[in-house]
Amino acid sequence: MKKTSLNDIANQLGVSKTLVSFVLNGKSKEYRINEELAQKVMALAKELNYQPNRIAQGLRTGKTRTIGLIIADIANPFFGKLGREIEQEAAKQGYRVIFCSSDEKPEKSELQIRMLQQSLVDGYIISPPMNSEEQIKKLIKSKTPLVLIDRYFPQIDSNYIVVDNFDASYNATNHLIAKGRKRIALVTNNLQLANMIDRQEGYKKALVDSGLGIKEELIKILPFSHDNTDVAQAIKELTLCDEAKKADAILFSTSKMGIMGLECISELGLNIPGDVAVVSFDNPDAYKICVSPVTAIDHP
Amino acid sequence: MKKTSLNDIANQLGVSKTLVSFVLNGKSKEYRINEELAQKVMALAKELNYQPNRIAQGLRTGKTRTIGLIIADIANPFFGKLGREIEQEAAKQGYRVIFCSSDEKPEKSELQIRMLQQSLVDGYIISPPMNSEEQIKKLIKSKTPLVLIDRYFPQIDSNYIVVDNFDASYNATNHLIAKGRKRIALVTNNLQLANMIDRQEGYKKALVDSGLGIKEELIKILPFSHDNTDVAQAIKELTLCDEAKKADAILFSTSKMGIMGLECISELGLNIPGDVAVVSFDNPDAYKICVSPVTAIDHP
DNA sequence: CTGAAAGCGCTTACAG
DNA sequence: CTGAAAGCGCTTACAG
Repeated sequence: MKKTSLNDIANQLGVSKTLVSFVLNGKSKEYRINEELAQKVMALAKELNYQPNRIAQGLRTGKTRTIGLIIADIANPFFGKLGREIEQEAAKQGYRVIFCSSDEKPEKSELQIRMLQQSLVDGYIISPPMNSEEQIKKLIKSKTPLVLIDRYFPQIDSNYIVVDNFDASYNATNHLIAKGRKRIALVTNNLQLANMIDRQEGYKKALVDSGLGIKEELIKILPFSHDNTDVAQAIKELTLCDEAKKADAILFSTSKMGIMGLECISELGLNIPGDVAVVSFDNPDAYKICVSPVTAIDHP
Repeated sequence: MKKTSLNDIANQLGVSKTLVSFVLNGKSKEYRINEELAQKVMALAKELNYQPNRIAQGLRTGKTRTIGLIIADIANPFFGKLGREIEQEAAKQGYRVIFCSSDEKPEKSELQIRMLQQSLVDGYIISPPMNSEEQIKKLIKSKTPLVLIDRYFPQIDSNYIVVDNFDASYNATNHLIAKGRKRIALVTNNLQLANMIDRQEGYKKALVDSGLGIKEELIKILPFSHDNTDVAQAIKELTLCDEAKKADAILFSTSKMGIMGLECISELGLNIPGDVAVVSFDNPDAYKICVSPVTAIDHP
């Protein structure tokens, strides 16, 4: 019950595997293969349930029709959706995708890049963690197609796809302002990623433009973490205090923080949006203020 | 700037690639390679940043150190977490994983299985959609290692990993009963999957055992869908009716339905758990009544 | 202790 | 129109 190979077909038909290869790759016309012969080859291939060995193909051609995806965490619904779209589009083009979660750790992404290089992926889609500039630069030098997603390094010249974080954040903040909110807080993390910074800047710009002004006590910059104690603490500071210093709206810069935040808010028995309005970036199950733009990525 | 191969190293050192291969695969001892020579090989390999070509290796050995994962939808947080764990464990063992979302469609999973076969994956982890029994049987016949996850087919003899859905559901229902709930509803989907059925049965058993009895009007079996209209409808039926017929608790059989349900409930302005208690299966951001058991899956 | 050689399953010039 | 042959980069009996 071995898998059938090109050779098996060639032998059984008494022709060369060259010919079989041509036929099965749809080059019958190009090489003017005898119509009848071609039919026979196709028939037998079907009968034997021939499946080309992609590994052998890959070795020979240097193309594996595989793309490597490195994101922060596939368990994060934002990246889950992203991964889904990428996988789907890739499948449509006949590509496979190997998923890697870097957990925002540059050590991890470095290993993963190496692993993907060994696997001879045809291209990369990467949401780079902080401090991975060097890895990315190296990768670009290696000439393998690469697109950065959701993040980018301003100082590196590469393809990238991001939402306009500045704009999205600016708009979201303005939205809250338009609703009459006066004390709009920002809860974000301390990752020095261009997209996070843009989100922060958009928020500030909206406050300044509207004349509300930036209030430092309303900006909570928390260490990146999987754990919600910091968020809980921040929420308490923003809501359990003098009436005059309370936040009446909170903008979360990531869906993860948004989810944690919502939990905390409801634990505190606060009403949304009565006590405090909430807007979060890329929250998959609630507001969607920004939609991830995923497009056809990569065909050689 | 080509990638360096075994041959490059061998040539530069004036030795055979056989020897280089032995050294680099840690078989120096086994073949009693000259210690000094071995050192030189290793040094040069490092200097040239040698990366073994896994594709060539794969072709030669028939092992790709790759596993194929087919799940319903990677964007679903439950599967996201699962995928994450699998990826992580696989990486630890030096394996790559190719992700596929079948979207519960057997046509899709069939294509995906074929694709993975062509890629010569070493093993499969599959959460099979309905009506994919045949595909699974075929796969088992092909002798490639396979483990079913989250679902299984009672009539097929295979490895599988599932939570004890019956038990989990039974316990969850009892939990609600213990809290004094009398009219506990079940919102589930119509997928004829063993795990869904088990969840339903567990629920019923608990009701019967406690003497509350099964009330058909409290069981809502909805068509599987990405869309929340059916759930919304069901919620309304369960909550907006005569006091005597209202549900005072709802058990959702999937986290997706649970999330939709929570949205609907809050839209209706109902209070949880005041008006209605809610328990949901594998809800990643709220109650966790069952934890997915993921263990080391597969080393050859 | 080390090397020459075969072969994994393909593709693709080259020749006729 | 079709086939013999080389080669992708590795591993692994086999020989010495």
